[in-house]
Amino acid sequence: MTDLSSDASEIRAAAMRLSRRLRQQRAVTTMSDAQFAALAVLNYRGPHTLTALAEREGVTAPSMNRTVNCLEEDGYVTREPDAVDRRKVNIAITEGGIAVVEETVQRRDEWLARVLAELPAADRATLRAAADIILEVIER
Amino acid sequence: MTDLSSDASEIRAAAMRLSRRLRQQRAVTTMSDAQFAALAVLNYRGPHTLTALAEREGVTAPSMNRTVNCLEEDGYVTREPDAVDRRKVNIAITEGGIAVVEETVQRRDEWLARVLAELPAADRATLRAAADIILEVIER
DNA sequence: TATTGTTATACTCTATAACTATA
DNA sequence: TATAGTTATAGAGTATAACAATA
Repeated sequence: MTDLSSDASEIRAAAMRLSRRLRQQRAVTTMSDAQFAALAVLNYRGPHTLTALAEREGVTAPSMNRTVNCLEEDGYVTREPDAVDRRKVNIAITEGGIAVVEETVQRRDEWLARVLAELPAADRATLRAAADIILEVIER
Repeated sequence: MTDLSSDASEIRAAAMRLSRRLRQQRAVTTMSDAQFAALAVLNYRGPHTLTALAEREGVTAPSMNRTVNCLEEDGYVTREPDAVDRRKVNIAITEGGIAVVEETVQRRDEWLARVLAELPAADRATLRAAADIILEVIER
């Protein structure tokens, strides 16, 4: 039996250390976290306008514009003017971008899967259950 | 019953999203993640030389040097020449730096505690158990 | 007028290469 | 010669302010 703040402290430390280790596993090591994060959004959530992408990532539009410029130069995304509202630009992931996301996710999951394989089944079940709870609580 | 790679994928997503939300909670909002991370190391692990600090954070010495410069300018750390090996410089956290770390940690824990308070006790127990498992597996 | 995207400018984080001081 | 720290330089992420095009 523990109190809320003790739980929070330990859960915070665990989440931040694990995610740090996971972030170190990246497919294209020349790609930054910001670029990969934006690419992943386009991969899993489909095309976005610049403003929508910036809002989802919690950065300003000029900042996201630069990130998208880099991704476009490297051939990972395309810009298409919106047919209806010509102020808008639809940013979409390319085949090359999809490949990078899939390879990176696979690499991260392979590392974690190796760690999980060393654990008792009951511990794996606990981690999986915890992940389900977190994903339900953190909407976004 | 799920397979290892499915577990890994879900656990990865949960850890990265939660830590992302936690990182947004910072006492001094003008302080970057890199600065806070270095400050936290000095707080929890004591003084470090520049090279040791750079290695622990996984960045180059020149990169850490800049980060330390910023922290020093803001009064959060001090540089002291090593008494024995005069090539070395011992970097230590100040009272002001300790206050920032403690306030940030407290802020992050308060945010998470509010989230936890909304959950059934069984879910909280699951999260706590998962955190224990992760902290045991990730030595760092 | 308001919105969308972009450019201009400035500061931080990152790296590699090169330099200084010390061991 | 090797190591610790630093400076020089350059590329990328971040922001705010200002601008053009469109609604």
